[in-house]
This record gives sequence, C-alpha cells and structure tokens, in this order.
Amino acid sequence: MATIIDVAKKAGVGIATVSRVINHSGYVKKETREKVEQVISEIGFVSNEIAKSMALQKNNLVAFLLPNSTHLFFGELLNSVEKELYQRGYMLMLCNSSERIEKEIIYVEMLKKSRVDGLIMLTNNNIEPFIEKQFPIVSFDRRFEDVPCVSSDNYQGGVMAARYLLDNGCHKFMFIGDDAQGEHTSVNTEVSKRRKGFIEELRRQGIHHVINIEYPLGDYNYIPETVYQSVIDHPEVDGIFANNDNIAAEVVKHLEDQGRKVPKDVKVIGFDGGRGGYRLNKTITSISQDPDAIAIALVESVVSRINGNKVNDKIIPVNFATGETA
Amino acid sequence: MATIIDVAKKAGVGIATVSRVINHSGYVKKETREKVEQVISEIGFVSNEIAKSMALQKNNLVAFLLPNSTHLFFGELLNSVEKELYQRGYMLMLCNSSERIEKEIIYVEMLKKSRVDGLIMLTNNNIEPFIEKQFPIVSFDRRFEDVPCVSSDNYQGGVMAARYLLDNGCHKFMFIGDDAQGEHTSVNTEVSKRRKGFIEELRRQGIHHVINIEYPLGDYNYIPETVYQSVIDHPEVDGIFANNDNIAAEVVKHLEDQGRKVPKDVKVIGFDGGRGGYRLNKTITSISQDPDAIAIALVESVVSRINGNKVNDKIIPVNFATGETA
DNA sequence: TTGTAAGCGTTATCAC
DNA sequence: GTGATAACGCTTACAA
Repeated sequence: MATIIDVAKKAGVGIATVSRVINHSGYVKKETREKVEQVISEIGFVSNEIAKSMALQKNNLVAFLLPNSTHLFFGELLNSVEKELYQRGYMLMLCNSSERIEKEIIYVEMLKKSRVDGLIMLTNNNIEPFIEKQFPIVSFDRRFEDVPCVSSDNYQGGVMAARYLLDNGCHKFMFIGDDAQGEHTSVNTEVSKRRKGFIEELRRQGIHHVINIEYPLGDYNYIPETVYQSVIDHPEVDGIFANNDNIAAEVVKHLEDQGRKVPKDVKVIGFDGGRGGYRLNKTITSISQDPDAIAIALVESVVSRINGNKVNDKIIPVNFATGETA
Repeated sequence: MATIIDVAKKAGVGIATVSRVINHSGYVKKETREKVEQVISEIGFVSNEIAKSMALQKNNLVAFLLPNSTHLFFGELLNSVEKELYQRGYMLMLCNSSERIEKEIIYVEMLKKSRVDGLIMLTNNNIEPFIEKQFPIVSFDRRFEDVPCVSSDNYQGGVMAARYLLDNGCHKFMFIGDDAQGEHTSVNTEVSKRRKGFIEELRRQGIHHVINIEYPLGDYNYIPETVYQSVIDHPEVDGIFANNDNIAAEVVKHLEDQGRKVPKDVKVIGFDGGRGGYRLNKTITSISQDPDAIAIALVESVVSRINGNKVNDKIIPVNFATGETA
C-alpha cells in the first residue's frame, strides 16, 4: 500500500504538505494542493487509519456491550446506536456478552488498551469493581457510581400499566419478572423500577395486594415452568404486568391454552413496545421503549465523555402501546 | 498511561525484554521475567493495542456489513458471527447498511485504510465495482466474482417446501418473494434459488403452473398491500411458499382474516426457521437456516483469507422446521 | 506556504 | 539472554 511518503516523493513535496492536503488543514497553495491530489488519485493512495490513530491517540471506535443481539429490543437498540454513532463519525465494535462477566471485563479492558475510545454497556452483572471511572463509559438501565446512566422511564412505565389495568376494571393484579430486576437482588438495575412503579401506583390507588412472581434470570430466552404454574394457580388474577413482551406473550399463550380469554377475562401488558414477532394472532399491549431516543442519549453521552465533558443521567419517556392483550 | 518504556526503566531492562515478557515470546531469564511482571502489576501497565496494530500491521478486527440488526434472522446471525470471531481472537465492527450503497462503500474502504483486517458482507446492492478482490472479503448469500460466498442451501430449501406441500395434498401453488431475490433482477443473489428450487421441483413433479408473486424490495419491513391482494385474488391456492417467515406470518394473518383456515385450507411455509416472534397463536412452518453453522463458515473463510489462503464457496444445509401453518 | 524532524507505543532484527 | 535501534505511517510543532 502506498504511503504518504510515496505521495510526497512523487509530488515533489514534503509529507507534512500531503498530510495538510488530505486533512484539509493548514495552508496549502492551490497549485500544490492540486498536484498532490492528482498524485493521490494516480497512485490510489488511501491514508492508513491505524497510523492516524497512533498519532492522534484516538481511533473513533466505541464498543457496545450487550447481552445479545437476538432479542428484538436489543437488536433494535443496537441498530439505532450504530446509526447514531456513524452520524458522529464513530464506528461500533460489538460485544455480545451472553451475560458472561469474563467477556464483559475483556471489553472494559479495551478502553485501557486504547482499542476503543468509549464504551456503552448494558449488563446485569456486578462489573462495577472492574470499571475505571476516568474512562468514557455510559450505561443503559443500570446505575454505577460515577458512570452516567441512560434509561427508559421504567417507573412511569409501571405506573402506566397499573393505571390502565385499573381503569379497565381489573381487580386482582400480578407482576411477573426475573430477579435481576427484582427487589431481592443486590444489583441496582433501573429495570426493577417497572415493578416498583406498578406496585406503588396500585398501592396509591388502594390496592395493597399484588402477586409478585420473580424467577432467576438465566438465559434471556428461558422462562421457568413455575411461572406459568403460578399464573394457573391464581385464576382470580385479571390484570398482569410482565417485565417484557416475551414473558407477556408466553403468559397469554398459557392463559389461552387454559381456556381463559385475553383480554376479556385477563388483561396482560408487556414491556418493550409490542413491536415484536410475527403478528399471527394479536399484538401485545405494552409499555413502549423508544430505541432511537435511547440511542441518541447514549451516543451523545459517550461522545461527550470522550471529549472530556461531564454528563448527567438521562431518563427517556416511555409510551403506552395499544395492543390486543389488554 | 504507562508505556513499555516506563516499565523498562523501572525494571532496569530494555524495552525488548518487556515486549518479550508481555508476549511470552523469545527467551527471558526467570528472574528478569519476574521483575518485569512485578513492575507491570505495580504500575498497572496495559499494552497499547493501537501501537501493536501499527507494528504488526494487523488489528484483529473484522467488519460485518448487513442491512440491519432488527430482523430476527440477522440478529441471530450477527450474534453467532460475533461469538465465532471472538473465539478466534477477532473483534467485530458492525455496519448496518440499511441497504444504502454509500454506507457499504465506506466500510469496504475500511479494508484499504487498514481499519479492519477482513470484511463479511450481506448485501443486495451492486457493490461489485467497489470491491478489490485482493482483500479478505467473504459474502453471504450473494455471489461476486472472486469473492468466496457462504450460503444456505436455498435451492434445496425450495425443493423441501415443494415436496412437503405436495406430500400433504396441495394442488395449487404460490410463491411470494421480493424482487431482489427474483428472476427479474440483475443481482445474483443466492436467495433467488428458494424460488427456483420450489418451482423446479414442482415442475419435476408435473406441476407447471405456479403463481409467482414478486414485489420490490424496499425496507425489509415493508410488504406491499398488493401482495395480500394477490393472495386473496387466488382462493384456489392451497400451498404457499414465502421467501421468509415475516412474509409467511403476514400472509397467514391475512388468510385467517378472510376466514380461511391455516393449515387446513391453505398451507403456508416460510423461510428462516420459524423461531421468530412471540408465539401467541401458532408457530410458522419454515425452512430453517442455521445461524451458527453459517457463522462458523463465514468466520472460517474470512480468517482463512486474512491468513492469505484461498477458500472455496460453502453451502450450508437447511432443515425443515415443523410448525403449525403447514 | 512548505519541509524537517520529533513524536505516538509497539515489534523485531541484530549485535553483543 | 538481553538491549539498542530501526521500522510501522501518520500528525504537528518549529524552522525556514
């Protein structure tokens, strides 16, 4: 591959001049510029980005750490984050952690190794001890001390679900979620506020008994049988709020298998947006997160951190997405 | 950040020795190694990857160019590709092209700029004029001259769909797909073989009339109304093969809205694996692509090309995924 | 306006 | 075994 030196020689100028031409920086006489540009296109010179990164101590790469890209919402978020980074001249390095902390740590190390300029992370692990606060890190839906956090307004989402179910005549309520979002975890995820908002709003409206189903978060695709059993064991329940659309869908299916009518007998609300899946039968009523707005907030924050600025936490509004299950 | 020079000074050795220690290369006396290692952990030295890339002319990054990460199959493939690259010591740079050729070209340029070592691409655009064959490029489901191609056995998938529908008593057949996968396109996609296998197998079995619905490929999420109209306009059709599960799901929904029973009156087979979506009602019968196997083939090929080897095209078997729509 | 030269932080060759 | 030193290809003072 041709280098800047080859160009300089052939154009009969110094390498600094070539650099000025390709970066449109500093003063270059018109004829000189034209000469250089001609040589560049003649020999098909393309400047080497590694060398550039080396000199500038910056490589315009941001890593995005998330559990996987197979879940619809993650895929959407990933898509939006990449788009938004690209807009700002950054490329995205993807890390599917599968929730494995070893892999997460390796990507956190990428920052120290100057492999990436910044890191956006979405994790349920206790990665806190491994992150160094001076680096440009932004987290989604999870608070770490001194790390800016972007999250959906999960609490308000819970409130919205509670109100909708109440307004539509439900009397007995159930919440279903995995324990990484529960009250019994040491991990401080924003997502736990879905439950909190739901339960607290019901309490404010005079409902003090909510059946709270919590199961261990393993693989994101796995929902234990006991969850469905709990649903079946509580035929009195007529209003269910599930932690995400996947759970909601499975619960609806199990209810219908039992001969219950959704939403007539039981109303079910999910979380994420109800955009998911093939609408073979009905769409899920859901609290909708906005992947674009979240991505913009995440990218703005991380770029701002890269540029050495302090940034604040951001909370992104959620919407009620009308569907056919509540 | 501390550098190798700081370590060398503090340990009272040369930088070459430090390099040997951190890379476990060459001979280093035990005591020297220990001394160096101690200093490294004392000052928390981490070696700079950009500098390493610079010296080695290699950065262990592979770009993956695909239309988006929101479609289930793409998300799955992306997930598997990242995992597989990671296994082999490469990181993944993601490019969601949204099918825009300008963006694709920019990522092809990443190769010239030494930004990435290799490129895996999934595109329907006519990017051929922009790719230089000497670079490590591998394509999925699309043939370019002198570029290794990995694809599912689309033809066989079409054959399987045809046989299943025939074996299960269908008489009037329809194929539905977008035109980037059709016969009327100049672009040579492997996916067009789904249609080809389906129609040719039917012909071999004596069926010469297949209704062939082709619509323009725009946004991957968009299916024109005319497609559904065509379905409705052909009430005699009792066996439909759709180019992917999304189309299949929408077609099923429209059929059921018309009061047709699926699979009793009409059988519908999709493509991708029927894994998608929330199973609110029924799963889609589908020809299943194997994202893991595809990812392994893609990554093996690209790494092999990076190492300067020639690689052959690979065709990955598909499976019949039993579902509830056929 | 332009060129020389000193970084940027590694690896690798080659003496010692 | 080990240490100078020359790449790697660029940016950017600083000098001219």
